[in-house]
Amino acid sequence: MGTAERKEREKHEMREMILNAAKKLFIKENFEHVTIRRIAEEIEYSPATVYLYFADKDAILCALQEVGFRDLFKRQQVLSAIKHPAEKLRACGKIYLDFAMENQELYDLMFIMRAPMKAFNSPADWTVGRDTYEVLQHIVTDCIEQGYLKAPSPQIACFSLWALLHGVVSIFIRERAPMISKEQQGVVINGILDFTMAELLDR
Amino acid sequence: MGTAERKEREKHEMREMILNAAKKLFIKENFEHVTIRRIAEEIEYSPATVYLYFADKDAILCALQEVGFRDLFKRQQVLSAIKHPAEKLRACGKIYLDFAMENQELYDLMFIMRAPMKAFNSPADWTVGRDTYEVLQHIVTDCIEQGYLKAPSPQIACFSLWALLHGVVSIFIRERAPMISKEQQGVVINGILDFTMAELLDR
DNA sequence: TTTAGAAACTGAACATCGTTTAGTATTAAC
DNA sequence: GTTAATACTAAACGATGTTCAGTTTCTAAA
Repeated sequence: MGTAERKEREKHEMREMILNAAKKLFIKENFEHVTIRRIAEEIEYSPATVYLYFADKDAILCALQEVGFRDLFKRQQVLSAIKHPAEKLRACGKIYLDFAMENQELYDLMFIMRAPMKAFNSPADWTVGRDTYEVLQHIVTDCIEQGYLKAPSPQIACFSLWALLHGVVSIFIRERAPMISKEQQGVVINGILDFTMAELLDR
Repeated sequence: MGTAERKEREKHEMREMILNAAKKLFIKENFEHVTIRRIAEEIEYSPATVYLYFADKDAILCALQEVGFRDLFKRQQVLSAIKHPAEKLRACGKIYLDFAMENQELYDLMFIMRAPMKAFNSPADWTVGRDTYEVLQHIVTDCIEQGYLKAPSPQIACFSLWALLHGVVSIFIRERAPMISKEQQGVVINGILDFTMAELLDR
């Protein structure tokens, strides 16, 4: 009989419901308003029920990170259509920047917030972004091998590039750029992408 | 009579006591353990007394930011001894990186945490880091004017450089680099500084 | 020196949070 | 139909930021 399978499916669906409710609250409210009680209200269950499907709040945020990384990884798939490594690198950066600015709350959860990381014993256990990072790594390596990029090591070049992109968007998301208005942010981001690519490539 | 002046001085001293207690808790405990009750306990007053000197917790964190920025600005003063713009730029980056990694909790408060920013109505009101940013701006401008750095505008170059440095340290501080162990962080930081300066300067 | 009023301070409470537990419904298997 | 497991929840716990009524301390004029 398929009752065990049904139970399994129902359990999975309930976890999805919780995650969707959390994501919904995340997007349309401030992060501080994403509480267990509000999530429970959203799915029309009691707060205690949430704890039957997730160990604690951090586990929910951690699971929501995965949703974000899957979304980013999906966006990266269009890169396979681009052949030229230098163009590919620029497009990869553009995808990252667009994702961050269009999903600021989710990006914050993925790359800035402390809470979801508490679900891990060691930082080394946080492998959820590995796939997306490897995409960048391959492109940078190709750029170096084909002579479009000069760097002491692919690792340093790759990490530097990521750090630059993350730096830009996290300064905006956490509102540390008073000299740049919200309206200017888009043109500054494009300017930085242009500047960086010009500096790095085709020398 | 000097009683009004004394009152003023005592008020100021009390604020300093509160800030020192907050800073102490910040350094030696996790941020989550920095509570009004713990601060009050530290200075041997009741929690309610704290609110006679600061509007709320965010105001305390905001004031603590200023302490951090003054510390960073003080470190930047040694730069005036360096004459060569390119060397000066590298030293400025090194100072920033060292400050961040040696005062991670304070850096977090200054550049990452949301809470202290709530004391402002608009992001444009956050001018506390202006002095330290202007130091970098002047150096970058000098580098461009004297031909050591090619950039479409000093603004873009300056912001890019800051974003890169902030990106690196914030990835480490918020534990988003599972591929790099704590022991490796120092060499990676130096590697990035080398790589960046080699790319940007002396072309 | 006395005393009224201001200033400094606090105990106790409020609302809210994440989380736990004891107990109640619902369901599944024999 | 009975029983055991499963799903669920009301109520509470401890901790948080914050407020307020009330007490103590101090100051300045009488």
